Amino acid sequence: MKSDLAAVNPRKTPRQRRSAVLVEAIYEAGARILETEGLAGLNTNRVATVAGVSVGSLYQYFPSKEAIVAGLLRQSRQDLLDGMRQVLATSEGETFEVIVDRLLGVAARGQFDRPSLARTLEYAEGMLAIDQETRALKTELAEEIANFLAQHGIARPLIAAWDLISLVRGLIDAAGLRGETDAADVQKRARYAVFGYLEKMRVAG
Amino acid sequence: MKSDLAAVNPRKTPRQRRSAVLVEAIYEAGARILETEGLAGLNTNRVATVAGVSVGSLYQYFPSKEAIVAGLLRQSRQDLLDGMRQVLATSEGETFEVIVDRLLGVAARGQFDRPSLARTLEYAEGMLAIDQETRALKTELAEEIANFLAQHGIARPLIAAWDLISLVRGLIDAAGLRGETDAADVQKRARYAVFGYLEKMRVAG
DNA sequence: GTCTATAGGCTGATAGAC
DNA sequence: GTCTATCAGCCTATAGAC
Repeated sequence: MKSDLAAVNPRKTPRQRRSAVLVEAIYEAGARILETEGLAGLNTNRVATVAGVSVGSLYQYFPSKEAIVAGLLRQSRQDLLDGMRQVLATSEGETFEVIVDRLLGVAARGQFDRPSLARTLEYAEGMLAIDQETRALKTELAEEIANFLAQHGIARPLIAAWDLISLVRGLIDAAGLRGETDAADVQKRARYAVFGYLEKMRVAG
Repeated sequence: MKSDLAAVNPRKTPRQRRSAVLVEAIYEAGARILETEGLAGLNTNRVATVAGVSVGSLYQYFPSKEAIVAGLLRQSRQDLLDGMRQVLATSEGETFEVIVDRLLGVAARGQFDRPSLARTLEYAEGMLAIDQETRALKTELAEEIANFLAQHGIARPLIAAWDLISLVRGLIDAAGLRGETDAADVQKRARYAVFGYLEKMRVAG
């Protein structure tokens, strides 16, 4: 069962409005539980209760509890990827520094308001059977950034992309968990590390 | 039970050699399970089996499964703190750059050989009822580093210490999980980010 | 001190009523 | 489509034999 990858995806995409509301309620309930109690605290009964639906209804749209977590992870990754692509697509004529800063802003916004959720989802990937499609989003993101870095003369662009993603995530997430609220200040500090890294990576690998 | 803080510490510190071996076997079994299957895969029966002891014996030294995880977390934090303190205590006459690099080396060594374990332990802190003493080790580490940074003219030293710890952890951990094996190369890249951050923090906060 | 056996509780998932 | 009720399995922790 744990290796049955078909069982970790949402069962069906609801086209009825009522169903869409139900799925949305389940996702939000799942997110809140992950935020406050972590992966271990998430079980189908609790999700259903918090969402205000019954377990039976939940199982009509999610074949397993893993599917709820996988869906949340996919959403958050897709949002981040879309945001980054939009920045890169509308960066005609901007300087390298400005673009990097805008990318940083997208990453910071996605991570900083719900750091506990972001951290749990990230951790969940390693522990759950996540579908290939959701996993691929992570790679797509890195490649998108690597491509951008390569165009601006950064050595070993894919490695650099991975490094920057994980470094920024670590810094922002920790700040959020410590209770910092000034997103602009955190972003500024992340910028220090990012540009320091990039300057060195521009000359030598 | 979850809020019973007394239940997350090892039950007694064994002075008999046989007992010490048993406790050590349980810790190593727990570490291996956390590494391969994460927090959810760790249960007392499995730990006991892998350690080659019975559940009954396990419960003589650990009042709960959380106590095993908490013990592992404490060990890893204590090792890191000890390593850092030793570097700082033997850094007479060294340049700032050399000391930072040696600190980085200590952090890298502790994190890079078992990145999956390190990540799971870190995640576990937020989800488990960890005793105050173990939690305090994290603060002690940050303060130790902050004190060092302050002596060398870094602005907002405590914030900077937290940032550097989380940034380095994120970068090294991700590299390890991706399967990178060249620790020196990873450390070099971490150095780029760290010094870039510190240069900017030296002049303005 | 170490074991086996088991109790008691909780969870994932389903069946069947409405 | 949504619900309640329930079963079978797994887990923590303990009791009692040796």
